[in-house]
Amino acid sequence: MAERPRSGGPLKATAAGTRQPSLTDVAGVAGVSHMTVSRVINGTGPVRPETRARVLAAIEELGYRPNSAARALVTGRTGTLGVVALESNLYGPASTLYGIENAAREAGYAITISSVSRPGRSSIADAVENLRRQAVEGIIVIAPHVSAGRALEAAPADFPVVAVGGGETAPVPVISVDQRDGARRATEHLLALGHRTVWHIAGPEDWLEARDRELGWRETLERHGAGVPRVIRGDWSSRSGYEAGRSLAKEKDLDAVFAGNDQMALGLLRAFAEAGISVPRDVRVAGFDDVPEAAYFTPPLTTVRQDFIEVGRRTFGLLAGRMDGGDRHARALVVPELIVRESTGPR
Amino acid sequence: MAERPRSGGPLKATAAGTRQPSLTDVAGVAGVSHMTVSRVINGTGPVRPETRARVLAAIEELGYRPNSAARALVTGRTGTLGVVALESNLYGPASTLYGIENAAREAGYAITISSVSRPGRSSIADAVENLRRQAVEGIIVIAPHVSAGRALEAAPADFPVVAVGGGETAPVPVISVDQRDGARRATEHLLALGHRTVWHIAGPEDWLEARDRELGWRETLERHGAGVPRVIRGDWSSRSGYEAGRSLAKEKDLDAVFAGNDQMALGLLRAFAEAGISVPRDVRVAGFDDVPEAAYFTPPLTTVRQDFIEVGRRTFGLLAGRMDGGDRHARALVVPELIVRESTGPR
DNA sequence: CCCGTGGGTGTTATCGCTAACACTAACTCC
DNA sequence: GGAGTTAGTGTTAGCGATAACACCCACGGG
Repeated sequence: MAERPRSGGPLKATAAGTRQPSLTDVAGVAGVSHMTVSRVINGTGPVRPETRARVLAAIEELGYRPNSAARALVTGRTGTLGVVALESNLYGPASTLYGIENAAREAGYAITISSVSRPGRSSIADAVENLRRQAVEGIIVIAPHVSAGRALEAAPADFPVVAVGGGETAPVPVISVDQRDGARRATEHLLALGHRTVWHIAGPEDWLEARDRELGWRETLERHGAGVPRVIRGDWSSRSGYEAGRSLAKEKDLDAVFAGNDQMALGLLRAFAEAGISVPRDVRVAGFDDVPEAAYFTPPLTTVRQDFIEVGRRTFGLLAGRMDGGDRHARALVVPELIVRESTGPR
Repeated sequence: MAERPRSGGPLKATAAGTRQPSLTDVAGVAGVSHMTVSRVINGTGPVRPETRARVLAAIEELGYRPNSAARALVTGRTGTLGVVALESNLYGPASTLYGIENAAREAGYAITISSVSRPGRSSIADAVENLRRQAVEGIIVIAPHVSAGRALEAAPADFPVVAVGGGETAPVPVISVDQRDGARRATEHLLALGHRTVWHIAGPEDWLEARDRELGWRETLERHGAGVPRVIRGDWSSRSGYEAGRSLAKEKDLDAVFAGNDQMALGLLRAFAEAGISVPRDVRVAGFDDVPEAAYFTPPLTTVRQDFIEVGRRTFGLLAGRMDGGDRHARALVVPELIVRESTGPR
């Protein structure tokens, strides 16, 4: 048996009490220097095929796995990116996360997440600091809040941070879905059906997406010379949509409602059903997001589709560009698509 | 200005081109040795309050951040756990992930995720290997598939891996929700309403949860001497529930249906609505999961609630125990709860 | 008064890896 | 045939932290 050049003995003990093999251990078994092993592993520098084979066999035999900490220490690269995610099951953020993870993995990066239950300036700053202590090479902030934007305004210039869906005024690259345009599409669609105006259930005031959707809705009404009803505000949940629906059900001139997201639209549909209001016969309803269930609501929901996987992919791309020294003011916009279903169908 | 003892110069360059300060840099500024700085940071060993203050000031001044790679190299601990997650927006897995992340963060661990788009023996093994290369200290596999269980059978004994919701025969600690019991509750509830039998829309055959729910349903029917209708199989999606509903709508003796999850129940409700079947008047329907929207379906859905945040928390606990040398065969079971709503209400 | 003890601090070795360079042998080129 | 090249390999010096031990000093007890 090859002898270990090191003093050996169980130092870094795993549960089983044995030290993980190191480059030097592999080198000993293969009868080469540790540098040759390193070259085989990283494909740097030339190695004779027969030497390589011996090294690979030794690696296999010992079950060698490179020590990423040692590698990171010397190269200064950890191969890890951080994602600050909102701790919620909202369809959008969760999908975006997977899009990012996918793109990152393909590019050889791992993803560390740090979740934030209630977004705020300091909680996001904490999460970012938390990730930086993990020595991530770059950070993506998925926290589409106004407060997130404010937190990002203090983003360090010498560290790559990008934002998705928020922080439009912050000095970081931002990728977002064109919420205003999506809202415009939904609203115009409803107006085109002949309704005098369109009501809106907005999302929480501190969400940029909510603001932009509301803005797009309002602009469109104004451009078409339609009256702008008072805004009803929800919190994205079906429950809040339901409550909005109960209050809307009392309005007499109710023709069309554009809900800020699909969950609220669902609550709305529920409230209308209970109030004996038929959709689309009495009132037409549209949502936003196109969650996979939207096609099976009662009735199937007209909504605005956002391609979150694409958003995730492009977010990673933006971060990669920024890590390469790219512009801090890069912007990317994903255009949403209107999906028409029965909730705005013929009467 | 204090002089850097090191040769200095920009080595590990950030985007701005400056080297991150090291312990030695801080020591130079504070006029102490690097060891004293280390002691201040880690709270190991005694330090005079006045020295500590100088060190803290230097840390602040330089914006020093400990190098986690160097620390990991020498301590052998990375403070990171890996989670193998299914790349899906299914409500359960996503919620579980947040529960885990929360508990882990409180315990001082970071979470690295590796997602798997289509679970299978090798893809899970790949993800695990991927995480081990990241030097995580333990791994949680959220992949409630039969194949995941098989992948875990090869789990190394000397490395802490725990599974959530699957791999019951594997030599790893497992935490799961008692699916059979949940299915029993739903089925008994429907039977108690006086129906001769209950139909079932099962989830995909390779999901353990689907198997267990089906088993719980079947057992309950048999125990009550009810006939067992043929099983209709979906894929958890609303679309598949819809298709199941279309085929079920043709059955003449249809009284009650227990859907394998809430999404499929939604599709089912949709198909019944289209077929002119009224729920609960003509048919009663129950689901599984209690997604936040279930209360706003048309009609509101009776379903079985799983506390996924709790599952996440307990999963972390199980991993922590295992990393402490705990048993490989630990098991934990979370009991679900039946939530009764209108879909099984009075006629 | 000397020794032991513990507070407070510094020195040195080491973790496992890659970068940089050194070296040998064979081969090409004029 | 001497001077590059290039393939193939080894040696050495760090990366930035903690561990282990050494050291000095003040203080208390016998």
